[in-house]
Amino acid sequence: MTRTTASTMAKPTYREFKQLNLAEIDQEILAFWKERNTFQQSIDQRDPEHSFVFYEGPPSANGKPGIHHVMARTVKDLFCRYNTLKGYRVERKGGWDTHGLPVELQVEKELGITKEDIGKSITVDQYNAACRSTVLRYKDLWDDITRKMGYWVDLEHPYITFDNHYIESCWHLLRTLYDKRTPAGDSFLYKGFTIQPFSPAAGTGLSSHELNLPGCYKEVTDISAIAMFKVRREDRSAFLFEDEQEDVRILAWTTTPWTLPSNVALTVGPKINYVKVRTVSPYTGDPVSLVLAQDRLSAYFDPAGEGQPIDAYAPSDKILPYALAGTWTGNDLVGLRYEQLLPYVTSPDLEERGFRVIPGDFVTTEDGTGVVHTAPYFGADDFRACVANDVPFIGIPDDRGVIQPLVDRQGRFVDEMGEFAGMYVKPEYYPDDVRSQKDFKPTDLLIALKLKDDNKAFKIEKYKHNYPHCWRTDKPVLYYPLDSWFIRASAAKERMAELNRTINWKPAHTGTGRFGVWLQNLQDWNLSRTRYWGIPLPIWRTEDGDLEICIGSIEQLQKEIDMANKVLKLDQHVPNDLHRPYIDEIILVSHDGRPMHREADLIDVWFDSGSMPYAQWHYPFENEETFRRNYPADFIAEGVDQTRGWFYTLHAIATMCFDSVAYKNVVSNGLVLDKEGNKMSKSKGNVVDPFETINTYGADATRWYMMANADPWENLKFDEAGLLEVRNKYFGTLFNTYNFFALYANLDGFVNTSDDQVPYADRPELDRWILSKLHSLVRDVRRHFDDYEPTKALRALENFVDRHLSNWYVRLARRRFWRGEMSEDKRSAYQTLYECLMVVAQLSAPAAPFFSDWLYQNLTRSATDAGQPDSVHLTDLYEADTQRIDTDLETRMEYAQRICSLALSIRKREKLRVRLPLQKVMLPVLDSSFIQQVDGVKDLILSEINVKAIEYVTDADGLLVKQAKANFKTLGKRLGKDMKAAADQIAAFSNEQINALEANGSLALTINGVEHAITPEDLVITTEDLPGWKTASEEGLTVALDVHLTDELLAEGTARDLVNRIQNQRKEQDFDVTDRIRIRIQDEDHIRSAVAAFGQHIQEETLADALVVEARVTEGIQVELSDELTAIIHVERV
RNA sequence: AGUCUCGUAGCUCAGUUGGUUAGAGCGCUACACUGAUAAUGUAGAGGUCGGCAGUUCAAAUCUGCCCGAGACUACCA
Repeated sequence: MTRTTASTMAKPTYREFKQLNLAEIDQEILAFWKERNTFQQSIDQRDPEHSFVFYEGPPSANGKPGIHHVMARTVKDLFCRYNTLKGYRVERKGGWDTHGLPVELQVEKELGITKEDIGKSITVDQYNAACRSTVLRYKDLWDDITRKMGYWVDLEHPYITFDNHYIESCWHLLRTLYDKRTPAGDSFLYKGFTIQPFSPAAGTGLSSHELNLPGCYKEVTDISAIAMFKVRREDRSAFLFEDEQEDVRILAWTTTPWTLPSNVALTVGPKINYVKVRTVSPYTGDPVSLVLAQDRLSAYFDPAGEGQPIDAYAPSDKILPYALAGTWTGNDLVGLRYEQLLPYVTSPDLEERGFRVIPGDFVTTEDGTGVVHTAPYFGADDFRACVANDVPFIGIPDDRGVIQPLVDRQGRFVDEMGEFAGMYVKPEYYPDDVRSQKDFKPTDLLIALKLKDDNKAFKIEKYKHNYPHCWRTDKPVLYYPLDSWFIRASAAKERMAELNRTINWKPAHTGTGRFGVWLQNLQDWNLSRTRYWGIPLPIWRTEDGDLEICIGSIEQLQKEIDMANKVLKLDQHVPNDLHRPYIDEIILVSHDGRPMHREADLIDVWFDSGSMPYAQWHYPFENEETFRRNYPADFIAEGVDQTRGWFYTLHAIATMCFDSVAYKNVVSNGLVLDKEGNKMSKSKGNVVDPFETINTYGADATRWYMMANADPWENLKFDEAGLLEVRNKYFGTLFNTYNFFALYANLDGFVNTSDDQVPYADRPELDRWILSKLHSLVRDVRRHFDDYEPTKALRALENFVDRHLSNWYVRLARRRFWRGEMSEDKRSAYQTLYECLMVVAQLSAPAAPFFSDWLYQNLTRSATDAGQPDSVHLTDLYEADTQRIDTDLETRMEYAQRICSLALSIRKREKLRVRLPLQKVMLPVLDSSFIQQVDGVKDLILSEINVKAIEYVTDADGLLVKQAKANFKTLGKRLGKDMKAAADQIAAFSNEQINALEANGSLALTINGVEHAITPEDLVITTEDLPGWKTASEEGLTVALDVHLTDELLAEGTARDLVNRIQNQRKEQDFDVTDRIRIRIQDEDHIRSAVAAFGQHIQEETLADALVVEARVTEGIQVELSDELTAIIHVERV
């Protein structure tokens, strides 16, 4: 045997490795990418007009990156790399989100200040400077994780939301909205007020985010009151009254009695049934008729009281006497007017249009009375209901005639509130020393007591419920009307829903469900934030608010400043920094010559990030062409928590400003939890450090695990054991397969080139099979990636590498690599395995960019066809060659695998080791194509299970015992109820009946007197075990082994055992794979017969120049050949 | 509180338009195999498919209610 060995070659073509070290591979490939500028190349080599557009949702760099960022960014990177391979130009501009509350909070914490200090102990200027310096604090850490995890994104030229250019683009969008009109002529950017959470103690409004901070909702005990609202007697209400004296009142419940003086309406559910009961007022005993929801009656009236005489009641009695006196729907009650409950403040307008019953969908009968006391300034639902029903607000008009609430911004009743004037509406707002006084009574209680005294209370009691508190002052929040600037998103909601239906959501239910429902109930977007560090609202107004201007560009600002300078005799310039406080100092002028000041608000940071498609390019002031090519996005991805965040703001701005979607495909990934399924949090100490994980297991194992373990939109229970499994199972197997290839390719001097490929048709069955599987894999993986189904794609790859490539192809083809000299068969094996490795490297590249590139480079670097790219990420994705997908062949091989598996299980059961050859295997045949199929893979089966021959057993042999089972799928539809009886009959079919059915193609079955025609398709036929044989079967396939042993078979078995033990010796003694040896074996009967018959074979297999059997081999080693047999062997190098 | 998602072996997950023995990997036990060896094969143990009811000849799969987990939205008076 002549063979070029590694030692005689100058340099092996393919690198070989001792063991897999993914972290080391990361380093090697990172250095390579850096040196060759591979990322940039992968973009530059593609045509700008053939682009796949990706938007990076900007992270905030004032916090450290966590493992969940690795998750989100793996999804992003994967599809960007995949589409790059497909030939698209995928530009990936990075970005930083720099504004917002978390930044302010962190600064305040570090400086030890609160909002109250701003403008006092610290200037806005200093405060904002502190914010600016902190927002990119962890940029280095972020850059580092980005690089280490292999996330390709352009961090050299990121967009930054605090940048003047970025702000200018946002201003342009705001101006666009300001100019845009609804059909009714309303602007899309307007000032209005809504009911918002407000903390009087802190003097500031709170965002919903602040309200969702942990611990904000606390269980508190408040005083609740059911008030009795006296119905006015007039034509409209006549139906409620039975006689002149009747006192009819509507019951309404509240947990905030302090809002009762502000009551202007009672809201009922239009479809809810209401009853009138004649009863008494519990506190006074006066007769009264009460209206409440029928469903709530039993909550307040004990049935024992029904029909009891009313005049017998005394105020201390437990049971109220009552009598039902009519039922109406809410609709019937709508329009009824009632007397104001606590008439401190009123107006002619209110008397005219207020104090009446209105309808509302939000009313339920779960608690209360089914009637909602409605105070528009102190409840969002109340406010909407009043606006919708044209009920005026109650309050005191200010200088400009705007009606102000009866509670001021400190949380106190206004002066007009009589004996309540100046009282805080919540006890917590009083100083502690006041509250701790003995006779202190909360305002709620005082109001309740007044109602009681006035005979306006039905019931007063304590009530426990959850109520939001200000996270800063720990005092209860008030819902309070606040001025705000709004984007009229509700006017575009139909169009948003329409465009949303064209977006491909992953998973789909996020788009149709969570996002779709959200769009249906869309409210206007509250843009205002009363803060310091953010994009200033570019609107200037005169003091009375009559005239205003919205600035849409620096150029326009310059012009307006010039004009103001001229008219107002000022010397102002466009500030170098568009943030507060500089922008606040700018005074513009109205066309009638009055000064205009900037509205003090900043805009919601979500507007910043939703503007990124435009602002990242400073559109429309620059880069118009770049913008056009990069809009809208083909693909974005973020966590599912962004559904109402970034996903929404992108969509809203695109719809309103451009009548377009902002993205066509969107993947929302789930949360990363710890392995128990708990949320990761610093306080629990279960946070996974992404740097540590990547250093230990490598970036690829981390990425692969996250994508393959479960769909990315499911929550991931992050478990390190899973990383280890991925490392061993996928990368380990692939590594072994490559190393195997490299070892023998180097020995044989094999180099893969495109010009001497063995023609496909000439390749052996096994090669054509794995190639068929490979091209099926290409097709499947492409389809899954195209569908944004990374998990399915990766699992297909895992299945291929593990089951097909490693455990079948390489195992069966192994001998072809190490036996003999280079031949066409051998070359075919090398080329086939090479192709598999190359394609797998490429298909894995989007998910595992490091290992894949390493594998690709090992396969190509020193032995490459000219012009081959130097990185897998610069290649063009393979197309599935459908010519090579041979489903017949795949079926054949599946037969082979299953037959082998069954045969091996018989060997195991019968304790017949695989090295012991057997005479034959028998296969019962049920259809003719079976023989043809199995014959195609006959040799593989025989060698794999070490059997000499296959014998097919057909009907004609008279050995087959068939068993029929009903095919429920075909029969069930036709037979319905008779199915069970039919199944029983079919199961009892004899061989003859089955054969008759097969011969005639039909059979009549009588069930319950009805005849049904049965065809062969209606049966599933299997064979029972062959009598007298050792058999195994599963799912219609039966295998029988001839276990009869001859001397020759035994000798051959022993010979094989000897080969194996000798090979083990070679290995233990560290012989080179090509070393020649000399063997001596101690004489025994079984040894002698084995060597006599198979000595030649043993020598060939073990590269032995000599094989001698001696009476005594003293220096030999004793080895066990089987349970009974041993041998003493000595092996030495020649 | 509402909306949505999820609940299948000890763990992580598959399970097609409903079809009769509910699968895989990991882990565990036993035995093999190995010139790829931190692998691999075979066999075994391990399931009231969250619970209850319904539709159907037939339900892990469809419907309703309930329980549990999570996310989002929430002052429902």
